[in-house]
Amino acid sequence: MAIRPAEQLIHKAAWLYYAHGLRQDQVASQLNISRASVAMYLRKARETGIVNISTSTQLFTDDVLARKLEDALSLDAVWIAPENDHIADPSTEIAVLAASVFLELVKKGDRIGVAWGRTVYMIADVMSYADLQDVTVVQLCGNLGAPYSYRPDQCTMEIARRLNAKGLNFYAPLVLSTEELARALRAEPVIREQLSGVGECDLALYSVGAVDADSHLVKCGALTPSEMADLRSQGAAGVIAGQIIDAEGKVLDCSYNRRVISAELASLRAIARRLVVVQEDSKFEPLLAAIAGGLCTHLVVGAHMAQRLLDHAAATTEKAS
Amino acid sequence: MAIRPAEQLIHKAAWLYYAHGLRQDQVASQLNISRASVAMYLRKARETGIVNISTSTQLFTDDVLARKLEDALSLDAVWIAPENDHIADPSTEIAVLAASVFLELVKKGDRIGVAWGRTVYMIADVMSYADLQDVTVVQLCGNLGAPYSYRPDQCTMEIARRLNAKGLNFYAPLVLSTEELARALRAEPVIREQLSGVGECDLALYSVGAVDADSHLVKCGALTPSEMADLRSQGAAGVIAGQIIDAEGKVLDCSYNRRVISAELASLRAIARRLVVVQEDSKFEPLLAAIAGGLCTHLVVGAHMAQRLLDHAAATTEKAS
DNA sequence: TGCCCAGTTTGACTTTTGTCGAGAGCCGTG
DNA sequence: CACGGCTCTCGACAAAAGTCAAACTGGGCA
Repeated sequence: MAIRPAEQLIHKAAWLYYAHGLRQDQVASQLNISRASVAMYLRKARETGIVNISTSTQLFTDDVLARKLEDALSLDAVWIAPENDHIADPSTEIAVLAASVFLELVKKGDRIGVAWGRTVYMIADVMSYADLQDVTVVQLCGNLGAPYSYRPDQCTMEIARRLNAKGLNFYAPLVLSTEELARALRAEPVIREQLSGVGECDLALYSVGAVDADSHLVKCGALTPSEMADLRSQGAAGVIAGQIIDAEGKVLDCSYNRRVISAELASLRAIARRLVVVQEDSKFEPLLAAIAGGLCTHLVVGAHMAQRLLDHAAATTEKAS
Repeated sequence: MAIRPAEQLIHKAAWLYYAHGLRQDQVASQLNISRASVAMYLRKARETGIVNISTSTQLFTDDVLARKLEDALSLDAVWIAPENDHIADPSTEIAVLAASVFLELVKKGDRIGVAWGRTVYMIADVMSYADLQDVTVVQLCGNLGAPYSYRPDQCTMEIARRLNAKGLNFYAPLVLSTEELARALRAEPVIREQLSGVGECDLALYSVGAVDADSHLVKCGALTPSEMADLRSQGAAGVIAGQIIDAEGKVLDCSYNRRVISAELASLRAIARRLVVVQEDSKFEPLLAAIAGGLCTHLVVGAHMAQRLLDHAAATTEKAS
């Protein structure tokens, strides 16, 4: 298969069409191929990230509400997806926005940490292709053997594929049965290296999980519903990168957390840009916990959630004064 | 004039069309306007940089020749515009390529130094619009009062306009009649501040001028043809940001240079990324001088010039060994 | 108030682009 | 060497996007 010349042709066609502004038939005659082929090449060029079409996400930060939230929660940037209008599906809208924001935040040479969850996978799924060079996508937490399509390694790989980047997977279970085994595994050079490399990331992408029976941790069998309920009564407020955090965003002191293989929260906080995306309104408390714990610098949420966050912040400062 | 809502609409239309992949008629019915308006909004969105369409310039660096040149001249990156094919106009091709490369090198928050010349203006002219935030474009050298459209301030302003960036102009003449006056003007706070700010740039864009009667310096009246010939016999090899350099890329010790108001070469060398673009084959010696003087880290040239550079480099190392 | 201007918006028309099935070239294989 | 299976390519048609003159809007001004 002549893959090289094809790639070359795609590139040339894309260059003539997009950079020089020629019409498809002009490109076709330049390259001595049919116009139909040109159309096909251009589609491939878009699909492989040889050409990049991106729209500014300014609109969603320009919102007054977004500005207020940035101030109130001292975040670096907030994007708010509208929900009021006759938008077909607000959670898709959030994912599409998050994907654009993510691509805007990525720079060449970056090292990107990616966690796991339905939200992250949805973002990967709608993310457009790009041709970043020297980008590495690293997996932030161990795997779950569940048959879900949004396993940690899949999220990492899919995003790496879209960006044409190197994916650094990490094949350890997310949760082990004993604390001892987890300790031993964490001490393994392969694992330790990966985990300590997390702090060197330039950008992180994750969502936050709820502490209830619907949580992935329960669905994937890492915890039983009753264990989850127990954790909740012990102060669990949310899940970040597979770890349970309390309302202050600190790792909850519990057996489960000690059995988890994942990036430490301190490492996450060492990452300059931490993009948190939340789709479900029900994740209000978990998100508050993540923000309290300084695990979020950039936030993408729906309008409704944004309003709740702002109301909460206002109420808190009022009480304090 | 309702400029805000219009901008908002353009943004929304662009978002629905490019990010969500809706068709124009679907966008039109979502926004309750006619499809024709949508088409118009989308054009505006492209023109103002709300949407960005960029094609990877990989193809032009992937060339073996480009790699060899990078090694031979120890440059960070080289792009070579093909000239062999039935390309309409090689110099336009170089300008289009340079504009793409330039946009690829710019990052948010950058401070960009721009010099002046026909080449730089041509690049500005074909550059697509972008919506970079926090970018500042600064003028690297004083002005010439000539009626050319590619005056230093025009080059700066045009590029700033295209990027939606802040343009920092600098209203001093490029050349003064006495050395004394030049010294005095350079000591002026406004000027001194600007000149010392050059070293803080992250990216510079310039071409290199030839030392002959066709030079802009002659055409704009800064030097007479005979003065130019004199300088040439004194060792002048090229012109960078309005200053005459010798074959080693050092400022030539001459009255003219002492009368010029421009960024010092040392400041230029302090800029991390220095993009030099050369269109004319006749500028071989000036370009060699600029490279020798370390004034170039990123280079865009035509295929013919690239070959000459490589041949020259090979001959030089051969002689040396 | 009424008029005019500059900038929008629209419907109708033209041009450009996307797509699909048919056909052509190109292997490895039986 | 003929045979599927494969991808790539093309022509023709359908769909989508671009364009333009005419109608419309709303604000400034006599």
